Amino acid sequence: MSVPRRFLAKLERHTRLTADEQNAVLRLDGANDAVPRESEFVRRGADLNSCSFIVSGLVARAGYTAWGKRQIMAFYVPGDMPDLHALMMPHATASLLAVTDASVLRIPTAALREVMVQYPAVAEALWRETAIDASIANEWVMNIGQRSAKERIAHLICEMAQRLVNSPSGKFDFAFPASQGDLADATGMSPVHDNRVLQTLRKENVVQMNRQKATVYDWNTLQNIAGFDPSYFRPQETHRLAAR
Amino acid sequence: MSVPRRFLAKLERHTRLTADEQNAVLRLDGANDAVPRESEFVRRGADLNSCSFIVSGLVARAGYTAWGKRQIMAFYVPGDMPDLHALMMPHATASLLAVTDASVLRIPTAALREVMVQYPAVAEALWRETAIDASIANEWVMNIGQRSAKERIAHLICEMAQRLVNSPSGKFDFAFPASQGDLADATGMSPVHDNRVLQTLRKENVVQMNRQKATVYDWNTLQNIAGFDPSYFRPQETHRLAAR
DNA sequence: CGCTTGGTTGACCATGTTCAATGTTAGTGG
DNA sequence: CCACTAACATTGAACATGGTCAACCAAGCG
Repeated sequence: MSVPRRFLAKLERHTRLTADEQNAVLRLDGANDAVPRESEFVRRGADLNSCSFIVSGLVARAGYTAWGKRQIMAFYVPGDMPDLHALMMPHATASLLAVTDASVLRIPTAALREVMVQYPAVAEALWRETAIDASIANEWVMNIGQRSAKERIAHLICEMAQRLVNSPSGKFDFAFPASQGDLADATGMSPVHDNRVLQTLRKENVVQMNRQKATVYDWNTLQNIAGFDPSYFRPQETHRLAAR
Repeated sequence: MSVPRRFLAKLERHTRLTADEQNAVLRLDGANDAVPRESEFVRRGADLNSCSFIVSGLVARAGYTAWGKRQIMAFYVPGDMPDLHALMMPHATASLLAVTDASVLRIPTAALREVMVQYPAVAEALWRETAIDASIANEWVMNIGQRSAKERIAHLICEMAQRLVNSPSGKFDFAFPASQGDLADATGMSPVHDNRVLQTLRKENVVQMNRQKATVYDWNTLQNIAGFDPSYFRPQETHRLAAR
């Protein structure tokens, strides 16, 4: 089984591909790495000659200040390619680390670039993926810069729910195996305060989290608390780049 | 004078282009808009059919929370194209606003896409520009999430210095006509506290700012305060996408 | 000269941090 | 099955950073 079928589905959410183009994507393959939790499989400063495809597990993009404080800048779930931008900037400016044990497919950049040259529409789809990623990063700047602790946590949960659940509404749950410490690093707050905010959200019967999953009890209220507007990672199909 | 010559220079910092490709870029043109200060010339939610090229003035990408709080997510200076990502996501997820009176060239996306189809290397260069932009956004997440007020301000000034000055060192100044309120919105803090931090940086003879420019008195100390590492927006040339 | 924009100040207050201790849970070897 | 351990969650108390409010100042410009 060629693994990136799930990735193709992701691309097709925003870019229609012909059968040839789809096959070219499906032929992509690479080395399958088992990554133990907490280990960094891409380090800031490394020169990458492959892009990672998440087969299973939860992965985070993280950076460290000069004083060693960690900031998580994005979470990635199975089906995501967290370092597609390496196609354009092979020198990694952030690290990728496994939040849980993870399985990662390393696809050589050379193979990706070959497909991009032959099928410009595939290049466009990949570029669009990186644009969505950038759009999410912008929303994180907003989140950390302008929202209160409670809003921040709620917003992060909303984002993950929107990405992982088909049409979230009412009560549902989804896999989000991050520790409270991880959440704290993602929202720019201390683990202690993070814990207290989660407690109030739990007591208000809005959402509950543990190391396995998040259980949303009231999607509407959660969105209202967060001031969540999902439009930022719903790209619209544009015109295809016509073949020459 | 076709305006984007400065943009070409920017592209060539990371991607070598043939004479034909350069000419194709230089032929790009569009309507020249005079944008008065404080006005939003791209609004979140708008559907864009052009990309903006900054001819003069200081421009910011900004977003607003559901409660109307503004976060500035990036600054753009003459020679930048702040909404290149519209090529892939024509639905704007953030606003662009003029911090000072500005002059903006609106290049139709259709014209850009034509050049991209004909010259894949140009497409690659543009993609690389958006990747650098994303990398800067990530650094802003780090900045706001993990650094103290003083570190944040220092870091922002370091970033702008690095982008605007050839080889910063010792004492120098550069145009950075943002108000203290703008800086506050960019660093996620209140104007009052921002003012106090600027005062201490001034009293320590590190850096001084007014509505026209920033004057760095001691680049080394400023970098040390910020924990600044410029590698994040220095892309390295990679292989060119070979012609088919 | 008066208006407007932006910078500065002080006093008080709120949000979130730090430190240090204690619970809780799941996994591991005996 | 139990003791032991490690990782994570929870708690309280003291504290710090930065926010809010409200007033005042300074410069530029018609």
